[in-house]
Amino acid sequence: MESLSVDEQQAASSSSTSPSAPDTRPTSISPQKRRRVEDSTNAAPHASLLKRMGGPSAGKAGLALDQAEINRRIYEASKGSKYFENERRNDERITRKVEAMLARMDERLRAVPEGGPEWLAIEKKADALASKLESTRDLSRHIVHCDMDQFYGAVELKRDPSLKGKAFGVGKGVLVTASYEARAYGCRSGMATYIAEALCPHLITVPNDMQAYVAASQDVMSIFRRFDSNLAQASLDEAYLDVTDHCRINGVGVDDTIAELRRQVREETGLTVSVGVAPNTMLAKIGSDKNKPDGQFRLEATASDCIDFMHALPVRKVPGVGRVTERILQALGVETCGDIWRLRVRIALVLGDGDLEWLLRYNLGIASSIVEPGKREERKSVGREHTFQPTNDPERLLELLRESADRVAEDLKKLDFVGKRVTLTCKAADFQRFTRDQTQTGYVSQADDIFRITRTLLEHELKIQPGLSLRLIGARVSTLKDVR
DNA sequence: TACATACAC
DNA sequence: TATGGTGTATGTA
Repeated sequence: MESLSVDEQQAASSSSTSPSAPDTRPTSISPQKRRRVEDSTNAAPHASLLKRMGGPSAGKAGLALDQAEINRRIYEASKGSKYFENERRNDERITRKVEAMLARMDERLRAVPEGGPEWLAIEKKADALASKLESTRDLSRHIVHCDMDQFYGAVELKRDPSLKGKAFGVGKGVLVTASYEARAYGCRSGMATYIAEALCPHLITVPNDMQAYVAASQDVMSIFRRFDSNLAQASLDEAYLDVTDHCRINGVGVDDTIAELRRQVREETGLTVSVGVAPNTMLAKIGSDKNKPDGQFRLEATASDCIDFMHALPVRKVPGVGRVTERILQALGVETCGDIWRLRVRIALVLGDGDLEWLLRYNLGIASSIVEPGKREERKSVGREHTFQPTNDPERLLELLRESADRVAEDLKKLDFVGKRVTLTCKAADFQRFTRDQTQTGYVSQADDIFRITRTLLEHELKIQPGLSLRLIGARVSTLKDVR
């Protein structure tokens, strides 16, 4: 199909918006509606906190049990802890931010009445921006996102087949992954182990073994490289590939190519991978989730398929949209990527042109089609941090800082980098984080230098906040120079 | 430049 | 009893 012009999309959008469906109407906010928005905002702290306590990954995936019930149980199990109090503070801060934004929206909407000349001018500008974005759309590549299925868990299953079919999690204080059986109970990566056990009393936990995951990752990546030697590894268990050339050279269709890739991974490693194929990295990444686990999904390479694919997609599913952005967009009335088009003038008014641009990209399904490995020279920083039993003993804190400084120096040496900026990272016993940094006149890389600088920063903090108790400390070096 | 926040995995 | 570590990008003053 020909690429859909923005005007055509606009027409499609307004025709699908029935005037008798008030909830989907574009919108000046009537007094009644306004009150409803405020009420839901005032009611929000509790609701949003409940949801927040579900953890950052709870919103990304669907669930077997009722998520509201799970959130309630997490909330009950967490209540009263220092971590919980910190989450509550953060949630309140975001609530205030959203309220301020809604007030700004009210003000702007009064100043720029819907359908007035100024409104229409903004609409015209937004449409021009969409046309410009549309003209950059690249449909010529088969971009692939490979995502290993419950990767750490799958490696553990290989080691101990008796875990098969059981609810288990990997990790000590915090789960780094949960088996599909455990996920059905609401257990998630990033969740405190004791919360996961409260949700799933028969949960089995196994310690994590990074060495094994790195080794398994190397095996899998070397199989991926047969299909694109220039792949971009995104993490231990994810990679982007451009298989356009591979398909052309071998005269094989892309679906068969991906089926073959998956077969090789399964046969050679015993692990399964889910794959998305699309014209760009964003669509491929979203696609790899569609037929998970052990499945593949391909999006047709036409503009209208890309736009249709995004239309009903909740914005939260877009990579880069997390819990906070989700709340901001929700307050504006944006739940799905399709809503972005309908609300583009409001978005421009309240969030500005910069934010409108990336949101229009989501709406249109436009993103980069370039896949290349991360380059050494793009490295920005090297750091180490660790958590311990909270203490306010200065001697002990300096000891712990020394460990971080030593490890950073070790890594810098291994990687052949030196850096100009040295950062001290702290997390207080109440979970509030802060950083202090100092740019040096020359480059540093030695443990003694990193320790001396961060130590001065820490001692200063201890002086101005007497009795400060910390639960985490770390050091980081940035503004790097490659000395390889 | 210094610091905080948001996000991914 | 009890909630991780590493890195990037971006906004603000």
